[in-house]
Amino acid sequence: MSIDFKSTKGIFLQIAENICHQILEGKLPPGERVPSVRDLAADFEVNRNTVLRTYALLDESGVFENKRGIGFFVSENAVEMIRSTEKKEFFQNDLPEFIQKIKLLKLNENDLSELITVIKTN
Amino acid sequence: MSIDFKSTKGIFLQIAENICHQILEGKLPPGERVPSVRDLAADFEVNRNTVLRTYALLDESGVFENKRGIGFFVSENAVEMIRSTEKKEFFQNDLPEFIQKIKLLKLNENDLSELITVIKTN
Amino acid sequence: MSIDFKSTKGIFLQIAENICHQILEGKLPPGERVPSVRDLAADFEVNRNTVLRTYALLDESGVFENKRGIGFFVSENAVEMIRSTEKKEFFQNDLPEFIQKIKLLKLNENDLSELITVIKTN
Amino acid sequence: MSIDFKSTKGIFLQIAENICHQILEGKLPPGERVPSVRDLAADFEVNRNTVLRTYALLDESGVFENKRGIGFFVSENAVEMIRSTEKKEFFQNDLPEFIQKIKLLKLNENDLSELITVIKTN
DNA sequence: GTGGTCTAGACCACA
DNA sequence: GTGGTCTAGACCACG
Repeated sequence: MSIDFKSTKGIFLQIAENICHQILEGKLPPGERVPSVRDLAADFEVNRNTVLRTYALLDESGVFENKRGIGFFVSENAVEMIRSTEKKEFFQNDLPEFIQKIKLLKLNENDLSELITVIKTN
Repeated sequence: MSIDFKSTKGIFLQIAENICHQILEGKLPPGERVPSVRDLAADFEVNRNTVLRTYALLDESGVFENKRGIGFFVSENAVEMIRSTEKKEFFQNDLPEFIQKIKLLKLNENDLSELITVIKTN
Repeated sequence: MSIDFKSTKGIFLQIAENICHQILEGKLPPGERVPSVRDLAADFEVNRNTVLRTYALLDESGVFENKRGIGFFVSENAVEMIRSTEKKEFFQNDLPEFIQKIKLLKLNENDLSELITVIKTN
Repeated sequence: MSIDFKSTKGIFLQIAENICHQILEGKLPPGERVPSVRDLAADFEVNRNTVLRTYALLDESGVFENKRGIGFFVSENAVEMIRSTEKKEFFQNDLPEFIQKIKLLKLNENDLSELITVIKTN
């Protein structure tokens, strides 16, 4: 997974999502040390400060833990932290927006039932 | 519907949506002259340049028509244009994104059925 | 009130404290616009990014509100936000540390009662 | 007492405090040889350089004595040194800071009396 | 080696 | 004009 430098979404956020996905997929197990800021910056061909910002974000959101002078580690309950955060965002932001769009579109019965089928089968 | 100055969504876009919804609801019928930039800016407590940008956007996308020296008017086929545009965007962009989010969240049965109930009842 | 560039405490934190004190003293009333990032940076003879970091911090802690393209404003409940935050920090961090120090010092009765007198009269 | 790797306080300082407390409690009596850097580092699961830095600090401040080629020993007057140093620091730095914080917080009567109760009962 | 802060300067979208 | 992001490079304390 690589970075889209043209996206409107900040690079540091893309990296954060990237890392969170890796944690959810088990590629970065809880307790494991993550690459140093400098190394990951080199990997992504990105500035050190950008990665640092990502790490600081994940640190204060409880996904990472920071051991002084050693580095960042995936916190033990990282998976739950990510899941709960994403779930909250989904039900508070994404779902309401989605529903409002549906309302404004005034979809007919057919469209609506088709839509639900699509959601169910995915 | 008012404007959220804290949102990440541009204010000129929020105003555009607002106007489109008014057109769809018949408050701004096709052919009608649109409020002046100055008035609308005062209504929304917003900079005139911001409204100007909204009008330029709607003009460019065919929702408005600019009669030189007179002002902006709602184009005759504005309703269809908005509807078709929104529908296309919805099924091409919003829905796929929404479904991917659901996938990534790995919602359980309960969450999913609740989600569908919410969609149906709205 | 000026900045101590030699302090171990980050400059952006010193600026944050400075602003919070101004709010508590009523010099920056709720609803008022704060100086632009650029202006305050010039005032403190500090880099723009440093002030930006301060403002972002105060924004996400609810002391500031950010109106797009216009600037930062003191939020309506800024005073309570600051007070509650400081109080929480005091009782959770400072007070326990202080008590532990007293314990380890094994102060005698005289010292302790004198200490309390000092606290009371201040 | 264990080490908080997330604290902003340097680990070598935390270890120094730990050792001083052991001396005050008599677990490390004056004249006794101090554990080897290697052993202590293993105990605390910490880098040897970190312990080395702690020992250097305690040596410099007179709590330890370094017998060349043998190792570090708790100095004969270590207890008094620690006590006097800590007492001086407490009344010159910690207490004034603590009082200033209370002033800035503008605690009400309830909070203040609760605070004093907590101090007394500890 | 690690993270943390700061600077100077560029570029962007938005009002 | 506003804030927001990113870069490059410096300096620091800590392990």
